[in-house]
Amino acid sequence: MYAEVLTEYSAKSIDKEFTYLIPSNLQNRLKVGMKVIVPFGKTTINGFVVNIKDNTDTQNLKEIIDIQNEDFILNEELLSLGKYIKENTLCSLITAYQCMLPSSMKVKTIKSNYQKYHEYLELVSKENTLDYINNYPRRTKQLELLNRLLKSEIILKNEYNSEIINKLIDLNIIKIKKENIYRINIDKKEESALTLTSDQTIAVNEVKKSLNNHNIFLLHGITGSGKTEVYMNLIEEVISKGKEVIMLVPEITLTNQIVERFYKRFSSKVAIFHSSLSEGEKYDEYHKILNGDVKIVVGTRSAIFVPFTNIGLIILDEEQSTNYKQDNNPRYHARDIAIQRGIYHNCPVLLGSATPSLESMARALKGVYKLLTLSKRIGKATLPKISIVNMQDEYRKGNMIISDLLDSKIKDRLSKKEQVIIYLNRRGFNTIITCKSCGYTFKCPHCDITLTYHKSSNHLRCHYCGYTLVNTEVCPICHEKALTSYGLGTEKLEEELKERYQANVIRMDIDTTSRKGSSKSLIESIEQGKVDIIVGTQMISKGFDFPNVTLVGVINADESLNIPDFRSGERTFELLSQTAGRAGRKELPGEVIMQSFNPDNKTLLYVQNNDYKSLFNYEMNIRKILKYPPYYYLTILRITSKDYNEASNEVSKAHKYLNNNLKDVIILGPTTASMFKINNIYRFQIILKYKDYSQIKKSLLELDNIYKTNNKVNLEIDNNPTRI
DNA sequence: AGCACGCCGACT
DNA sequence: GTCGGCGTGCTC
Repeated sequence: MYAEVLTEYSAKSIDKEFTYLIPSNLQNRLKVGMKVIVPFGKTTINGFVVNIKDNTDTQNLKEIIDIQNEDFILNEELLSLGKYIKENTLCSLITAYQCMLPSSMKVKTIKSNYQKYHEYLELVSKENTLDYINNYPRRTKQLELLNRLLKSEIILKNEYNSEIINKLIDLNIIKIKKENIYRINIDKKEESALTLTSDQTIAVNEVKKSLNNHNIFLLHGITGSGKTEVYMNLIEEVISKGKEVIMLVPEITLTNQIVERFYKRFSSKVAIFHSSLSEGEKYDEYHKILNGDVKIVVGTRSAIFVPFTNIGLIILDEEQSTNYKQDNNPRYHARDIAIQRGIYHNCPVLLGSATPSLESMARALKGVYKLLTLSKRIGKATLPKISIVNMQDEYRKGNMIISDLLDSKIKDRLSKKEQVIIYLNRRGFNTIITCKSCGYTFKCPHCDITLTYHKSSNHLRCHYCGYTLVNTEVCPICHEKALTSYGLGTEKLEEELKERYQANVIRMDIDTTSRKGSSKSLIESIEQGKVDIIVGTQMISKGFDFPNVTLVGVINADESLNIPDFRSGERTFELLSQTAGRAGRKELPGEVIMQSFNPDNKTLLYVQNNDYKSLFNYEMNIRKILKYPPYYYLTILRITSKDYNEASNEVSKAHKYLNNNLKDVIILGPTTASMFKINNIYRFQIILKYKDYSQIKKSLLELDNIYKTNNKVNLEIDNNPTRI
């Protein structure tokens, strides 16, 4: 018997199976999907068994050394899912498998023990203990311990010092019992189901009708319309039938409120997965699933791979979020994986959003997905009134940051003790620092980008590679003391608001929320009413649910429209609608002020009127004319190198190759990528537009093969990119 | 990915 | 004369 093994090395050049002899002692135990230890070259490494067969052509085979971990195998579903990922993202197979697993579960040679346990003390036998107590009545500390054990008290090893314990162990009076524990334990708190609105009931019933079929539903529900309650209602139904649910959220740190609701409703049946868990916590949550201790997983993108074996429903909340697409290898989209798993388990996939992606809405309108709509806010809540302020007029009045209208509204809310959110999608204090004397502008030496001034740390920082420079007052070129700075960031906005209103202002951006638990404590202070004004970047635009927020101000509402990407209109609509949706979520009515230099822009007007439909039609028309998704598929090929000339030459060669080999494909480029240089790496790209992936796949694979062995340049292939 | 083999420059 | 630079090729 022979086993084909995929090694832990993810290098493209060894992306193939190696055949090994199965030694007789493993013949019966070894199964496909197991982790094994094999000799490889001069060393010993780990790998996955991907196939077992009776004969082979390969000569001079080595034997498998051992099974690495018998209690975990990659099951048949995940094995085939890996192949799907390889086919559709053009990554190596091992990369596909490794991305499904938390780091502690991946195949790799370095391993440490992640299992956490309690160590309890236990008597070896009651009789011996009683004898011992009679024989040594003066060993008081020991007697106290033993008497407690005789009374069946539970005693942890670390309650007593090790000298006493070791002595009793040596005498064979007590022993230590290990019990596995989970790091995250949820106290059971009960919260019962809410009464559904008629819209919600219709949506719930539609999905319930097809719980035993694979259908894809698009739940289009405006902000505050109660999508989460629909999810929870369905989840209750599914788990009552003994099946399992995966629910994905775009980023869990900011969707903490959702997780809390899930814990309250489903308590210990829920496991969570996201990047800010420690490796040990991830290990435990994964084992809760393997051990069958949970029925529901709430998590970010990679949670789509959890090893449930009887899935009854998969939910993607905020399905349009670009966080669902991984932006390094393998570049998979969680929505595609969800659909694959939905087909395998013959269960529905529910995509929810206030602002669905054009792709999903187009499919829903074609009948490929089933469309469900929630058009009203829950209870007495109504959609906020949105006003657009022309900042060109305000500039003439001397209002550089806050317009008169926003100013008066902020003052009004502060006097009523209501809360205000001010949204600005730019971190830092100033975004451009230049020298008035010689015209020098501070740029990152490694990237093609200007440095941002961060006042709190007094640094200039590159937001791409993290390069930092201590702030200076003197121009590094002409040595004049003539530096000025422009460009408004959240840090400056925070300072301005504090000075202007003497209010409690907090700022939420990567800089203030990256420490573990920091966003949680900021959110708590908002909930407790300790905060008047919240300043933040796009991280505050989603999932925030604070009943006392009645005003949202948007600074530079048109900023993201200027990004040269065909999706910038769609993105801007999503971002602004979501942000506006933070206002007036309960009884208190909400209001939104959007400040813009382009107040007549169509996208802003659609946001103002909450008119997704018009936005959809307007954007679809553009996409059709310009041959963009969802009318055409896109693939972006990026050639990168530390050497400008190498990258430039190779991208021309690649272009020539594609030109000669592809038919019915629109080839754009080669051009420099939108960020031409990042971290000293030069980036060129070619864009393909096409109708049928199967026709271009072969050429892409061949091209990929050519560059496998080229270590001067790197080729990235990104199918269905989220940005170009 | 790691490791060995292999062929050309500056050194005890 | 050798030590060592990293280019190339192989690993069941």
